Amino acid sequence: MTTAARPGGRPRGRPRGFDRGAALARAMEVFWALGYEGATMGELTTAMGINSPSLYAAFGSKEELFREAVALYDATEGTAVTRALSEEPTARAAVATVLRETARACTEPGRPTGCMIVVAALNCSQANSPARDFLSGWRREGDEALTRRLEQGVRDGDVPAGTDTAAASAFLGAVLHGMSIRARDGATRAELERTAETTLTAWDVLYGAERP
Amino acid sequence: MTTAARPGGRPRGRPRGFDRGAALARAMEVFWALGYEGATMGELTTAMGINSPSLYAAFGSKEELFREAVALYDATEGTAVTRALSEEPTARAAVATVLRETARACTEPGRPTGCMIVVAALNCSQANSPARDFLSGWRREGDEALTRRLEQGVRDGDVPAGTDTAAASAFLGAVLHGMSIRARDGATRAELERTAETTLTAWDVLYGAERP
DNA sequence: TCATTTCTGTGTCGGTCAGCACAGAAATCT
DNA sequence: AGATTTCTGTGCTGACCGACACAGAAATGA
Repeated sequence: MTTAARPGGRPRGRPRGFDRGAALARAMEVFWALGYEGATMGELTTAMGINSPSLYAAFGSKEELFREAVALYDATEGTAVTRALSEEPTARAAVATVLRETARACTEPGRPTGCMIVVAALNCSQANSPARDFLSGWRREGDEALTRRLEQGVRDGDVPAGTDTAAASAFLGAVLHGMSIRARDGATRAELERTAETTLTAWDVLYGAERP
Repeated sequence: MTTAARPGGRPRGRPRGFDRGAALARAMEVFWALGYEGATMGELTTAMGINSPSLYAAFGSKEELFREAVALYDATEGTAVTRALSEEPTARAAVATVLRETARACTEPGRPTGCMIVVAALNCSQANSPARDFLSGWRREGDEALTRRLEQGVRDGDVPAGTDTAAASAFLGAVLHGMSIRARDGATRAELERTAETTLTAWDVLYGAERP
């Protein structure tokens, strides 16, 4: 983001010869498929259709590009999950949508398997630990958002009072994170959907099915 | 393993100046902590207390060393889980031990967090995909061992007839895999133990608590 | 004793990594 | 038009990667 679009006129010098957003989307897919370390600059520039200096001019560095790619992932692939937490009327409905949507998103045909925020930088050298910690932070924020939604359910009365929301969120988080690994290992969508439904059944008996 | 110990005598040439098993144990810890790609030859040789040519003479290559390290991990850190599947009297007891032992092993003080078989080679470049596929195979074998134990439970009558053992195993596997990621993210032993107990409670209501 | 075998330490190999220097190209501003 | 600004393509750089050549050291066998 070196040049800001000025109101009422194009930027000064030679215009960029590629679509920054489209290139970022390609970079996201490469990082998603290969991980932060596994994606080389050569693979990124090839997929993005640009040369290395253009990438550095537009995005700063490999790590900054990765951070933007993760944000784009959250804003596109992660919308259904994010919206479920804010829009579903009950905690149970939110959990159901999150589980089912995760099963779907982790096994979308023609796309990399597993959630990018889980699988893109789990193990890496110390030199790249910032990228790993960055994704770890996103996972923790997801946990906290889920916990907040469960606490809201307690306040709303659709989750039993006295429920250990942190423990419930940790349990659900473990299932959700595990689904990504299993998707990477080749689990089918049907298997992940069964796991989602199993977890939902467990939810009903652990934290009370909602009574319509 | 270039020289075989001959019966009734030492091997011919200059004896190895280091303990092969001890060096392998150090290598296992490095791979466990940093992952296959994240661990460099320099970090490995430093931890093992040997120079690069000695490593290659004794283990063949980085990848062969990794395979031996994973086997050692399974034979040491994984024994409690493996034994639970063969020795516990009921499927429920086996599942309980596997869950609790995983929570413990993933948060052992002074050791890398998470299960090595889950976290050591999830995302890597195509060049190192053999290592990733190798670990994926170990995970699938773990799944199958768990599924067989549940099927045994059905035959023994301590798991309800008609139980979808594959689905139950996939659900448990997702929890177990997810626990490793959460351990890597800094989850405490107490949190993982709570997740294990939550999962066990779910097991009881999903597949029937055993009646003593 | 001395040839043979095997391991160790130094040094280095080709390959690849992320990142950038530099000059030319393409736009706007005066 | 000419100056200025910004982007693009070629090609390179130092660092690091896994792996190994080579000679010397340390053991055994004859």
